[in-house]
Amino acid sequence: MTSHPAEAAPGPDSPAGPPNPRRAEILGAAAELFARRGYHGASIGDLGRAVGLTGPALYRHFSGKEAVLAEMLLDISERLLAEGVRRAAEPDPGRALDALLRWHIAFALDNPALITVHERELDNVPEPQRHRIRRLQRAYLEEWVAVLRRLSPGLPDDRTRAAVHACFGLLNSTPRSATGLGRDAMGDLLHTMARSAFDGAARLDGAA
Amino acid sequence: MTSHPAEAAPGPDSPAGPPNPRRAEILGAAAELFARRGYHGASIGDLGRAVGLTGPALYRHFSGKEAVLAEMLLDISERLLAEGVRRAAEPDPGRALDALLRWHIAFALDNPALITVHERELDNVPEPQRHRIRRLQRAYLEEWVAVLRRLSPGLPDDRTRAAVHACFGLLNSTPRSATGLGRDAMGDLLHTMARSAFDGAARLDGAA
DNA sequence: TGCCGATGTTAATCGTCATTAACAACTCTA
DNA sequence: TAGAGTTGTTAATGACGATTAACATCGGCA
Repeated sequence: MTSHPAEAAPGPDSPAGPPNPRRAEILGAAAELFARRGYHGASIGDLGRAVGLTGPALYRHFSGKEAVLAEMLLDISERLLAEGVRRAAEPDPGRALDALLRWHIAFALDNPALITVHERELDNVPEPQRHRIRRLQRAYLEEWVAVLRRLSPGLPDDRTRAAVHACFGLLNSTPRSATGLGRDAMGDLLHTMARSAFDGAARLDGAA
Repeated sequence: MTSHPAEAAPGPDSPAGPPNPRRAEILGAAAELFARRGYHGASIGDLGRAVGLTGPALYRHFSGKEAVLAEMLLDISERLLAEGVRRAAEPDPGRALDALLRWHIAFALDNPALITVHERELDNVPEPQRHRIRRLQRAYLEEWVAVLRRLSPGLPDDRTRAAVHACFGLLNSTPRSATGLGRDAMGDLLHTMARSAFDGAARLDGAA
């Protein structure tokens, strides 16, 4: 230790400062690799190679492999929640639900890798940040639950929550169905199916 | 080599002979671990420990880690397809679809770990068997597509296929929604949502 | 022009992992 | 009861992987 200011900070992980293009490039490549091969299935060397670098170069931009995943999931969760809050604010619950559906579907269609990682890899994020991400994910889900509560007041909360989980499963299936359906056709299909699924769930409640 | 019969066959992988309880036990534990931590996230030592053994003991029952996964996926795919074929044979397409839904939902609720691994880990199976498993998975999906074709003849095939994928996403979300909903309530909810989603997709076709 | 921070590279380091070797205990049976 | 097959165990073995060290390059800039 040669009496430096504070911590040497080999790889700044804070998303402050100007938007470093290298960081974004690495995050994008990492998303693809983590989605395709899983967090443990993609090595630091793989990540570096994917952006034309060697493995260790990555440590100039991130403090480690876990930090890459953490920042990725944090960013996704924040984006989903921020826009989710906006859409859920629509007064009419039916329109709010459609707005949420459009948002989530657009995100999933445009970022299949991100959605996949977001859905699968939370457990590999180290503990300080895992809770933060989990909160954001939960908050996003609660936006949906709140809208559905307004739309179908009779439905008990635990069922509503389960229905939202199931809906996410439906919408997030996009990355795994590489059909020849165009983006818009797929989006419409998912929207209709999800909306119908919710309507069906609400009807079930009344029937029971 | 000490002039043995043929191949030493350290770990017989063929599912012939009497049903070895140890093999089944290992497969069960491996399913849990692969589902929770991913194929690469679970080590041979973990698998052994989960059944009260050391890592290398596993090689008395399987030729390697990949063989465990391969047998697991093969077994799941065969079970899903066999019963799927049976249910899809029902003459009335509406009843056939409900029968398929009941089957898949029961399987997913009873074997959340298996469904998760089946959905995620095919890429880690070595090539001789991967194709076989992929064929079984495809055949299972085609059973659903065939039933839906009978039920909604107007729907174009690519849309039907995409709808089935989406439905699987919905049904397979079960392992990730650990709500307090009882097994039956959850099953009913998933059934209703999935059925409504299909009905909505069929309606969408006519509207366009 | 000569130092500095930023960004990379290659060569350790150190742990983990899958797999194999060598060796023990148990069962069955000839 | 000795030998063979079955199942386990504890030491190698050999890769690979994450991280760090030591060393270059290069663009400002005082």
